[in-house]
Parts: sequence; structure tokens; C-alpha cells
Amino acid sequence: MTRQRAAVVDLLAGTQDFRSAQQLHEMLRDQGETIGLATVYRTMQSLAEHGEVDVLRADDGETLYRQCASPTHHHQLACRYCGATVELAAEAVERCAEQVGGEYGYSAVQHAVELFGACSDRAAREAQATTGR
Amino acid sequence: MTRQRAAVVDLLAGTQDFRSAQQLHEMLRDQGETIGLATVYRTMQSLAEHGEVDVLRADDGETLYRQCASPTHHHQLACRYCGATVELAAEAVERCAEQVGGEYGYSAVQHAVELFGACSDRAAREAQATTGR
DNA sequence: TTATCTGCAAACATTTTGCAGCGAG
DNA sequence: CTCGCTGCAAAATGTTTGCAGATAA
Repeated sequence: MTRQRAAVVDLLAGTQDFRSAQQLHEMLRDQGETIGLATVYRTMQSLAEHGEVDVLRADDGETLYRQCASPTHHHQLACRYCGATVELAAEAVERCAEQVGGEYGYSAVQHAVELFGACSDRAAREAQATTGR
Repeated sequence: MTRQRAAVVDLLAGTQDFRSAQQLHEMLRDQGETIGLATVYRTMQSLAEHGEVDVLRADDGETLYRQCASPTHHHQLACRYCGATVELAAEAVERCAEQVGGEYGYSAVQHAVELFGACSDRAAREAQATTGR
């Protein structure tokens, strides 16, 4: 356990959002930490391996991490436009995934059920613009 | 519509599986087509934009494509070890996602419900090995 | 002290882009 | 003929790795 690793864990503890390694690195530098990007990557890898963070791959290929200390396993609903996220305690989704997977003989189903949608704000604007992407 | 684009579309039409751009490129070269990797990428981008293929990001960062001609929108259940995939016509999952999203004022919810689990084969081996990665 | 971790920079893998030339319409 | 598509190679992006030196235990 080094100073750098502590800083990363600390930073993660301060939020519930998904952050990319690069983002974390920048934030740490901003708050005065001296830490290399490679170290951040290595730390996140290690944390992920030990199941201490949730991993999610963004649409643009970046790998996102989030502390995983929630008492109940919940999902995230994110607006693909404004980035707003809502947490879901949707156990129904859980059961759904496990059950469906089980029907086909799959176990340890990792339902990467990160929902991406348009939040109400965006939906309203979309409706009157209808630019078609 | 060029020879190259036709070849890509043709190749995609021959399967239901997800393929990476590089994989497609290699397959096309193998069957005698002269086509550049960049062209495959550009073609897939265009097809994706026109909603003619489904896009999925693999765990290792590769972008996978699949023809999207299924009459019903279905999901995929993939084994993270052997790659075996099963298609799900799980409308229950659909409803679930839309409903949950709706509760929070989100619309056009893109439930990236690609389930990754361990298929029965793997689960059996895991059980007696428990090497812990 | 010693094994591990860190930082830098170079290596990698995947995807994108600039540009000159070919080909479809 | 003209515009768009292609191919190559170079660039961009995100991540990993080799290695020498710093550091935790």
C-alpha cells in the first residue's frame, strides 16, 4: 500500500460515478499528487482484479471504473447526452438476468446492464428538432 | 455501392455472429478480395450509422459488428471464456428496461443488455479449479 | 535489506485520417 | 467527366510494458 495507491482509493471513495483512468490521473495531478499515468492504470487493474471496483467500457473505448462498496448491487442509468446518472436498485433486473441466463445454462451472469437513454431534458429537445442524428 | 462494400455486406449476410473489423478484413482477404483495412472500418462505420448492423464493444476494446436483420430485437448472451453466444428473445428484459428507465424520466433507453456469463462447460471447470484468476 | 511499486518513455493495438489515384454512375 | 470511394501509410487514442530507481515493510 503506497501513497499513490492510497490517493487513488481515496479519490474513488469520494464519488459514486464512473471515471476513466485518464480522468483519475488528471484529478490526482490537479490535487497535487505526483503520480504517473501508468501507475493509475496498474492500480485500477489491480483493484478491478480484487473486485474492489466496477469496470465498464464506454462507447468510445475508454475503460471506466467506479468504487464498488454499495451495500446493495445496483445499476446505473446514464443519459448519453448530458451525462446525468441515476442509480437503480432494480432487483427486478437482477433476477431477470440471472433467470434468463440460467435457462441457457449460464452462470455468474454479468449483466452489464448499464442503461443509456435520453433524460427528460434531452428528450424534449429531440422531439422538436428531429434532426436524425 | 462498390465491389468492396458489396463484399462486406455479403460476408455479413453469411453469419449471425459478431465480427471485428480486423476479422472481417482478414476473411475478405482470405477469400481473394482486395480490400484495405481502412475501407472495412469506414464501411462498418457507415453501416452502423444507417442502422444496418449492430455494434458491440468487446471486453478487450475491439468493436464488433453483426448484421442486424433479425425481425425481433433480441439480446445476446455470451460466454466470456469460450465465446459461445446464445440469442435471447427476452422481451421481458426489454419491458423491464423501458419501465425502469421511464420511472426516472428517461426515454429511448438503450439497454446494452449484453449478458456475459460462464457457460456450463466453463462453470464446471471453474468449480474444481478455483485458481482465483 | 529486499521485494514491490513507481515513473518515464517506448511499445502496442485498434481505429481514424490525409491524400493521391481509381472507379461508379 | 466528376464525385465519392479506396488504399496506403501516418497519426491519434487508449492501454500496456521494460527497466532503472525509489519506497514500503
